[in-house]
Amino acid sequence: MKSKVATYKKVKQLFTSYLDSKSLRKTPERYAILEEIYAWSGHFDVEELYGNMKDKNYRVSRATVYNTLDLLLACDLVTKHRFGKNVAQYEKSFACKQHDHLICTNCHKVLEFCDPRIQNIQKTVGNILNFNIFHHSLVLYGSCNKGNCENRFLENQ
Amino acid sequence: MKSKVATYKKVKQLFTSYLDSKSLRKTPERYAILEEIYAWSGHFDVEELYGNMKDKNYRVSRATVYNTLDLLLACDLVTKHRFGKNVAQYEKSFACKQHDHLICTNCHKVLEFCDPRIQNIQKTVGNILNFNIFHHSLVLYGSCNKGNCENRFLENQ
DNA sequence: CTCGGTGCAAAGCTTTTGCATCCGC
DNA sequence: GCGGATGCAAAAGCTTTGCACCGAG
Repeated sequence: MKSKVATYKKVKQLFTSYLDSKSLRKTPERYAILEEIYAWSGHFDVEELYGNMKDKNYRVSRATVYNTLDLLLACDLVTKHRFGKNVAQYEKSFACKQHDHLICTNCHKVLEFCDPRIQNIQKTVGNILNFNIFHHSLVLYGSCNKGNCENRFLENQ
Repeated sequence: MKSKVATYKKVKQLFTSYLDSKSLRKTPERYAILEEIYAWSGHFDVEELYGNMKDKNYRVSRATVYNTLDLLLACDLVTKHRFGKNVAQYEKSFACKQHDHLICTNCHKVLEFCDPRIQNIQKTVGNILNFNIFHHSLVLYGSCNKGNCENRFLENQ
């Protein structure tokens, strides 16, 4: 298994290539945000990321966070989710197994799962409707059994 | 095929049962909003619905629209989507074939499709993770081929 | 040196809330 | 008549924008 450091190094390279290819500047803020995101496990929203960097006395603005997230989305190093709530949730996406989400509508717990059959659906639908499909988002909604669901779990476990 | 009038009659009954079961009041505003939604084809957002009712000189407030949409979501007469954008999109869901969405990331066209295999995935994942799964949302992202994609299509066709 | 990027604060938009009024039950 | 529901407007949240300054190329 890759170490966190090795992963970050690779991710940084990918980001650099992307910035080069678009003639965008390689600013320290952009790399700091990337590093912060890859040190994070699970989902986060902009406010969490921003707050976390502020706590470390890193001088960034929300505007830059949003700007950088857009860049990272464009080069597929980050994924954006709009689950039920009004805040967008983000997640690093390099070296993470492609997965989908299962949400408990009672306690809002978020679980992840993989099912290779989704790829087949993607392929079929793309062929029939004449689309090149790049990615997908599947969210299942239900309730977890066995009662402990009454308790509030961390949302982004 | 069911007529629009027959469908609305049935939907109204369902809504009435729901309101009764929860001891909620059967106000004219609630039925007016329900009727407006079932007269709509395709997706809509709150502003469109609200604007449409205002145009007809129907006296409703945004607050009531949001409140009623929550009720309709709770009794599964309406579905809510959070595609890419920051506005929530809604859609009537009774007497509509269960379907999922395919979005062109270039022109933002939204297509609908059905694939029964999703039910199998839902069942498997529910079993493995011990969840009762009620519903799902699958969105595929890609680009439509053959160029006409350059043009802007209506988003909620 | 240039001009893209940043920080900050203000503005924009969607959604929620507080409160007086209204009306379904 | 009581208490839930409504309309209105103000507030709250998330995200975007304007502008002066900074610093990567």
